[in-house]
Amino acid sequence: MSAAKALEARELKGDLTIKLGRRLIQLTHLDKIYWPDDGYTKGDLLRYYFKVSKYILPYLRDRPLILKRYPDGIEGESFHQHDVDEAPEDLRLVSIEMGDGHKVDYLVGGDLATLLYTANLGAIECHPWHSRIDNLDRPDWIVFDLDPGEGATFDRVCEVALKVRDLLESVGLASYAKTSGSRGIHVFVPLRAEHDYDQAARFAARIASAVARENPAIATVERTLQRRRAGQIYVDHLQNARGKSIVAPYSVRPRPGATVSTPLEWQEVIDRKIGPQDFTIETVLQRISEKGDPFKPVLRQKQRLRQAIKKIGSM
DNA sequence: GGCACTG
DNA sequence: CAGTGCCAACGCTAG
DNA sequence: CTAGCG
Ligand SMILES: [Mn+2]
Ligand SMILES: [Mn+2]
Repeated sequence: MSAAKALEARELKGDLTIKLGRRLIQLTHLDKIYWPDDGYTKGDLLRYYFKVSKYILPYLRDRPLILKRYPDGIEGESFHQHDVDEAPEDLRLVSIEMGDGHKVDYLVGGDLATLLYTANLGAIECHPWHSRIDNLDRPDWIVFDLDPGEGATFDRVCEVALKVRDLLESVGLASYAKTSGSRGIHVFVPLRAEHDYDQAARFAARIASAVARENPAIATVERTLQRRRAGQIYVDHLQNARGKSIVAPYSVRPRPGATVSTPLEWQEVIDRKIGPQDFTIETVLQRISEKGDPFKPVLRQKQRLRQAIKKIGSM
C-alpha cells in the first residue's frame, strides 16, 4: 500500500508495512495510546511525522541522531539511545569515534524511512547534532535554550528571547526563535561551519552572560537550580557541545497535548499573543500551510563568527 | 519496541 | 514458553 | 576530584 494512502487514514490500527521507494518499513502497534490524557496514539504520531516530513527533514539531514525513546508512551519509562545496532541495513549510519576510542554507530537523519523508523521505536522527539557528518567538529548553528524557572511566564521567556536577539543583532548576527514545545523558547543562530565547538561555545557563553548581567531580574546563567530565583529565565548555552543536541524544529514533544517545537516569527514573540500549547500535532500543518516556515533561513544563512567574537570581546 | 538471553 | 535485561555518554563548571 | 545539571 502506498505510504500516503495508508498513513492518511483517519484511524490507524494494528500493524502496517509501507513501501518507500524500494524500502519496506514496518509500523507497529498503531493504536497504542501514547498520550493517555489526550487519547493520541502512536498512529497519530506517525501520521504527523509523515505529513510534516517535507518540513522537518531538512533540519535532520546529514546529522547524527540521538534517540529518546518512549516505547510505552509519554507516561511510560523512557531511555536514550545513541548506538543503534539493529537498524535495517539500508538506513544511513555513521560510526563516530568517542573520546576514549570506542565507536558508536549513530543513525543519520534526512530520510523519511529513518524518520518513520525512529518514530516507530517510540522516539517521539527528534534530536539531531549541531554539526553534520561531513564536518562533525564544526557546528552549523548555535542554540540558546531559554528555560523558565518555576512560576516564570511565557511572556517573560519572550522578553528574554528578544534581549538575546537584540544583543546578537548588535554584534551582526541574525537569529531565529521557536517554541521548545514545553514552556521555553529556543533561539538559533545559523552559522557557516567554520569554528569548532569550543569557539562556538565560548561565544555563546559571552552572549548569555551579557544578557543575564544586563537583565538580572529576568535572566540568569546560574546552573545550580537552588540559586535561580523564582521567575527568572535560565539562559542555557551549555548545549553547544559535540554530542549534545536540542529538539529539532517541528519535533513532537512527549508532553500533554502532543505539542510541537514550532518556529515563530519575531513579530509573534513581540506580540505575545501565542503560547506553546497552541502548536500541536493537530495544528502545526495548518499553520505551515498558511505561514510557511519561519526557520527557513537557518539552513541558508552561513553567518561567520569572526566579527561577532571581536565585537562581543570589546563590550 | 524489539532483540538476546535465561530457565 | 514467559520473563528479564538492555538500550547514554559526556561536557561543563561551581565548589 | 566530585556533584549537579541537562
Ligand atoms: Mn536547558
Ligand atoms: Mn529547554
